[in-house]
Amino acid sequence: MDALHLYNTLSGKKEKFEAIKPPFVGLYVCGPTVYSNVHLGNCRTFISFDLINRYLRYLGYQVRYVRNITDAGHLENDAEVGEDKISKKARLESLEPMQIVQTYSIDFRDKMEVFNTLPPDIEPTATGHIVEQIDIIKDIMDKGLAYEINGSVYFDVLKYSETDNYGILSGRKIDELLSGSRALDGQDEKKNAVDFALWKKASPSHIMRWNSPWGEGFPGWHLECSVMSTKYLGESFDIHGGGMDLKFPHHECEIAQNKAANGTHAVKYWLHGNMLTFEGTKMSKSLGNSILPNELFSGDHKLLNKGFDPMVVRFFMLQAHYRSTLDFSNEALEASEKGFQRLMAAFETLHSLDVSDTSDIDSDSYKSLFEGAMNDDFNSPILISHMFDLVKAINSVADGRMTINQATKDGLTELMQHFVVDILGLTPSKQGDGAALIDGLMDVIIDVRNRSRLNKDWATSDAIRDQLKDLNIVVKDGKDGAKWEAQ
RNA sequence: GGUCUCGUGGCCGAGUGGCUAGGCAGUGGUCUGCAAAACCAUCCACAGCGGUUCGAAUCCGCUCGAGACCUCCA
Repeated sequence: MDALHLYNTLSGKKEKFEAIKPPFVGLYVCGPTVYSNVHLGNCRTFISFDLINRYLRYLGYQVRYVRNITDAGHLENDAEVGEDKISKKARLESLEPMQIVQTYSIDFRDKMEVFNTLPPDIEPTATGHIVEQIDIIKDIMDKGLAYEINGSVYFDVLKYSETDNYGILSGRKIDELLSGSRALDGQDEKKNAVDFALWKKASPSHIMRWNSPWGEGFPGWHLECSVMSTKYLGESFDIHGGGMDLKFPHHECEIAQNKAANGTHAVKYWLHGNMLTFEGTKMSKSLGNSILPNELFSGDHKLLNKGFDPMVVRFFMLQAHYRSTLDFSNEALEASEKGFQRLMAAFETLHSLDVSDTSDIDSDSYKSLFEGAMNDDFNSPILISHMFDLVKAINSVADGRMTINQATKDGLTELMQHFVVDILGLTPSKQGDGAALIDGLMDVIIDVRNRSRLNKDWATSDAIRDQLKDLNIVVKDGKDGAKWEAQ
């Protein structure tokens, strides 16, 4: 494709991308609820949108990337007996809620950096926008689309549906929602089961609470994204993304809130990333099949044979299309690891190729293949497959079976820099700080020393021991052989 | 139960109505003191049954199977 097309969940089709106000692009992505460590499935979504953000920038767009942090307002159970996710965790650990928020926000940002995702331009928090949320609630109430009961405010979905289409994004039908809802648990104060909370009254024991015109309480989950996206990107912006599991009800509610408050459907293109699965099932904390990034890096998890470099994990994820589910397994990771190393090795090889006057390779054709793949709804797997064709060509030149001229070499170097580093966000593995590598190196050193001792080559064995000592590594000879220890 | 998505070779994973992605593994080579690595070449597919078509993995129907959402979730 010669122009960027993307799959819009709203229309269910691939559409040509046309920015509302080029060269600017507003990109909003639903971020995490920071009540626990991000797991790998969470990371996948943000890596997917990192790819999208990076490619938009490569195309020359000036992107304003906004990704929120949900630090309040997330109802845990049924609304009636609901408790805020953050405050629940806080009470369990006797911590201040914002302490929880801080701990897991740091973890989140740290993992995003390790996976080499570009930070968002704005990272707003729900608690930082309570005032704006109250304002929009008042606005929606003024328009007659929300009602207050017992200090809580609910969005009137049926009323809204008289003039608008609740379900426009997810394809839900109000009737089906009403009949299918499990309306019995704790039969609540809402007029209809499909109504959702804009503001919840805080029970006496609830520790996260703010003053409002309706008494002390806390905002509903869907509201923050409506508020923060329009605040920072305007009442109409280009792209809104998030995980597939947020499509309903979260994004559906967002649309309704925006439409109710501003009269506009704020978002032009809705993009949804698919789930990371494990043995075919969605990875999620509640199912107990989630893996944390650190566990994957170190290999310290019962389901893992070994650890993997973050860049390998990123590459693994980019080998699948963002709208497809991706199944996680040791085997798949190991395959990606080998492929990643081969790709990066060829990238290195490219720099040192001898040039000729003639060239069997044409960099422009690769460029159009690469761009064509990405233009087709960010198809990174296809992009990578073309890259491996190029890998083959590079190796053939290195092998003397093909030739390349200086201009082509320069063109390919720039092309690979753009697509491997800038767009896919892949950097060479940093194996130097890996404990596994150190262990391996030490084994080699100890082995060499043992052999010199067997040969009674004491000069060598003592030199090794002394030099290690200088590095604060102590070698201890015992009956069962030598051991070492870092001081 | 309702809505929707998907079922591709040993594994992961793209895909267009006809021209057979890619990675890993396997196999055969090159290289190498040996081995490994690296590199080159190559085998294996489209859940099942019908239908549409000159032709379908790609369109339609059914069967079987898997998953997602309908409650918090990236």
